[in-house]
Amino acid sequence: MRTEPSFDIELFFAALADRTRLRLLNLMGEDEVCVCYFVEVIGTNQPKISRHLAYLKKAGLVDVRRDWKWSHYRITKPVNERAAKVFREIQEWLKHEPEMRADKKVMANMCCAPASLQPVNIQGAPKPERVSV
Amino acid sequence: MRTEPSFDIELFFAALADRTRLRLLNLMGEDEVCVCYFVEVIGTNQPKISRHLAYLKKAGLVDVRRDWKWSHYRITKPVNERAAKVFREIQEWLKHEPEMRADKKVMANMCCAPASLQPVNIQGAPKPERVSV
DNA sequence: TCATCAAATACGGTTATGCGTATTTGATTC
DNA sequence: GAATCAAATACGCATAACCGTATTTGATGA
Repeated sequence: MRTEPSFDIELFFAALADRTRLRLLNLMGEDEVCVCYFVEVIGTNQPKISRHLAYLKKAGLVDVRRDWKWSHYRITKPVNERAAKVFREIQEWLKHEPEMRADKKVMANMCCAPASLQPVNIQGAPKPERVSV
Repeated sequence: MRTEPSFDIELFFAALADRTRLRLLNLMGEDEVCVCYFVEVIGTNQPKISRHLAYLKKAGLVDVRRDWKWSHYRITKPVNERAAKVFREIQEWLKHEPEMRADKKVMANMCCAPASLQPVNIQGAPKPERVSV
């Protein structure tokens, strides 16, 4: 027999009910992104980003990989099959929102800029692999 | 040119981040449902239901029609096209959750029972048109 | 061992959410 | 006009969310 793994629906939607977290999810897209990029693109302090990422993690939407000084976050498929389908649709939706597109563009520009023009905090930091806008 | 009507994404997800509200949405399904049924099926006090319905209304997910003593709520398609698509998927998702199915069954039984066996507060109240489980 | 650095957590304060109880609204009927 | 009845709102309280600032963590290299 097939049993759905347990999944907190309320927590899932609560995780999506915040603009900063939506922006973080959108910035990740299919990629792994370093925390320091989030801080620069969202344009806020580092603890705020860290807290929101922790929230997303608690809700089972992202995973983290630590590598030397840096933490890299990426989206994970929700364990619940129907939640996963809904989540994919939400990602598509976000991609088309103006603010989200603008964020992607800012991150792409930041990545591709020469180090001398990059914010101090991302100089030397590992870049996201794909930076498509 | 085509412009998307304004839509509060955060409010949309916040409205979904509560079990009572999810249960209300599921009970409505495609139908119009009287408030007094919600009170009985959810099994709580009337003001609580009323407040949650008001929240859903504020988020643009339901509309209300007043008829004599009774208020009837029904789901409305979100004005944002992508939100509407996501929302349809969510409705499908809910239909398959055990608690949601149980609620539907309780409501169906309540509707079809002889008046003498119905809770006092729904005796004489207008029934939902379709009570499919 | 000590300094460094990105990321995480602690702290304190403000605002929002959810709840039960009590009251008000508003349309109807006697 | 007073009573009725479903639904909505007001009130007071407890808890959770979010924020900025300050501090701690934990791995690294001097």
